[in-house]
Amino acid sequence: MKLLGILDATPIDLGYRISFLTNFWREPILRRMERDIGLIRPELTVLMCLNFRAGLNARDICEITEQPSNTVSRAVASLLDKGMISRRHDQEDGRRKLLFLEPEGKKAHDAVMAMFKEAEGHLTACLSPEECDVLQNLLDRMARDVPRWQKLPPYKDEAPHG
Amino acid sequence: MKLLGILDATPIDLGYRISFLTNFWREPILRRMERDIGLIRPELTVLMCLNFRAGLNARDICEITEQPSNTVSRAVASLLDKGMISRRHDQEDGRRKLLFLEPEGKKAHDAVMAMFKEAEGHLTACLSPEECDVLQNLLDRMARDVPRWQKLPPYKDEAPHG
DNA sequence: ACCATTTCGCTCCAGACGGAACTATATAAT
DNA sequence: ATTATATAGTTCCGTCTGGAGCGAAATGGT
Repeated sequence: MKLLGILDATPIDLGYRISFLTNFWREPILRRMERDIGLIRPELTVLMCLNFRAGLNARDICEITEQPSNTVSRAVASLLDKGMISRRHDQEDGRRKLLFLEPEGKKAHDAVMAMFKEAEGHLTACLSPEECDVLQNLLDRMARDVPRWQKLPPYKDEAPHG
Repeated sequence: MKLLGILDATPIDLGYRISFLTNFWREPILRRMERDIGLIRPELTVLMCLNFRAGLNARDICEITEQPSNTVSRAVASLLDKGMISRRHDQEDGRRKLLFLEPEGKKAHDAVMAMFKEAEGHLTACLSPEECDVLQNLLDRMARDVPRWQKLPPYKDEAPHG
């Protein structure tokens, strides 16, 4: 008996399936990443942000990823220790420390992304190319709609009047 | 700047969007559940399993959810302590302890499901009913295909020959 | 009957995580 | 100039989590 049986029973049709797929698609890769490459999730998050845009500071990464600052701080310290990123002070604001991806970090990032890419191939193998396009369009619209409802219940309580 | 910017840059189009939606749809609800109802994730998992089928034992729940046995064991102990589930020995196998949902547990389960249902409304608000149907069909096929690739790389290394 | 093996559930331990408090720097108000 | 406030980043502390290993109970072989 497997978790799949619950798919037919849940009243949360779409959300449950999306969570289910994340559980089985992403989480095992993250555990493997930790075991084989020695990176934990917040470290990967930092690498992905810096791969996307160089020269971010820790606060930027907190806002981008909505992670707490201590988690990002620990990840940055660990990546610096491993030589995967570098850091220099911002001349315009002495509090800020700008972060940059180093070759070793880029290499680790790309290795993890290759695992995810291979895994994504499995995930979509049961779909036709046209279905993949349809799915991506729908998911993309849903993703871009997230900020609209993040401040509504049940995520946040009713805003005070006025 | 938000995580959304990375959506355009990632080569993992579908997987990234699915993970992204899970992050912002499910995780805040789980944190709120912990804060308001006092349940943590493995406890909810156990409640969901027992709501799906009464009389499972801890090992069944491990296999259904693919969680480690210590995590399930702790969740069961905590739920027993809270009076949300009950337990009796299996007469046919003295090692097994069969688990049952109690009214208090059903109540907590339903309260959490109501939060998820409300949140799912936000998630799908940008889709037409027809698009929801299409999406559910695609996600359902992907979910049911998971067992096929769970034993392939990069999830498991190449099986030994023979 | 006896012993080896398997299975169920639990505990120990180390690591990861988030909330809150803290230090250091920058900005605003008077 | 001085003081209050805000922001960047770190550290402390308690909790959650998974891996490994444990004892108890069942099963299989001889």
